[in-house]
Amino acid sequence: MNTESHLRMTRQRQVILEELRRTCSHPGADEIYARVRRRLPRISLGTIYRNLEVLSATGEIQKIETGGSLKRFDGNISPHYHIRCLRCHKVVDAPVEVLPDIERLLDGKTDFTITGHRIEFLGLCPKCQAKAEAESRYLTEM
Amino acid sequence: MNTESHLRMTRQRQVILEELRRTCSHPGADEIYARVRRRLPRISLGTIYRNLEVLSATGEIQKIETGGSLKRFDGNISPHYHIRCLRCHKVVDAPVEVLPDIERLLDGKTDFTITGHRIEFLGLCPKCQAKAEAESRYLTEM
DNA sequence: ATCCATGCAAAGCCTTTGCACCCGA
DNA sequence: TCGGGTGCAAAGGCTTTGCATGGAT
Repeated sequence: MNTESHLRMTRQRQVILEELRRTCSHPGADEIYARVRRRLPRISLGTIYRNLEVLSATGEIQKIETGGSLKRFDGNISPHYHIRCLRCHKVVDAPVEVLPDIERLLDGKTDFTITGHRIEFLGLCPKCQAKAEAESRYLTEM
Repeated sequence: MNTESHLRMTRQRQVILEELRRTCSHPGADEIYARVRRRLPRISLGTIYRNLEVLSATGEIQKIETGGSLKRFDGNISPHYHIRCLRCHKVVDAPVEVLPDIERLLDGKTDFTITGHRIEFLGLCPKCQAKAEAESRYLTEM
């Protein structure tokens, strides 16, 4: 994070990074904890949080500040958008090209210095969609 | 929220709604609490949270699930985007038209049922921009 | 040897919830 | 009246932090 950082690549940090790159499920700290613990049973949750912070500060992973209260992390640092299920809060990558020019829409219209943007599509994942339909059928029958 | 809801407009709910519509600062529950308390000193934080939930469920206000851990609320329910300061977490409305067609980019490309989207521009507000410049000057001088 | 990182546990922040009483429709 | 709403306080979920010890460079 600093100009001259003296970060160490500890085993814990290494494994967290590996596990994060090995999944595409955009896990929260708790899930990362569970995964990493299979390989490093003595690791602590605090270490998970501290490293997620460090790794996202150095740009090795991406912090997805999505809607829900849970912070999620992504081992894929290439710019991309997400789709979030409004019901189960699952997050998947959006199969859409990024829109680099979108930030120009703000040119001369704000006194903020714009450095980036995020797009999140909202909807229902297939499973939740099915559940929602079942429920509405149930309601109409009554 | 339900098909047949029997919601009451209590004084508390009324005042929360009014205060939310009177500001454009996208306040969190704590700030709303402070504002409302000036008019209803005996109101409880729990009531604030419960009503923010009810009001956003009925669509009378908007819950802004922005990056930070704090949930923010917006009395302006017309669709619009936001700009968030990465440093002080302030949120302002983005002076940009909404892009209704953007969701079509996903047509046939996902098995999610898309119902909406959010765009959040990220950057630095003028104040934080100034601070950041001062800091970088300080660092280069060394 | 240095000093960043870890494990553990306590504390913190924001939010939700149980319960008895209250009040709007 | 009566079922939703309120105040209060306790509990909850997730995250951060203090401290002594450990380990990467």
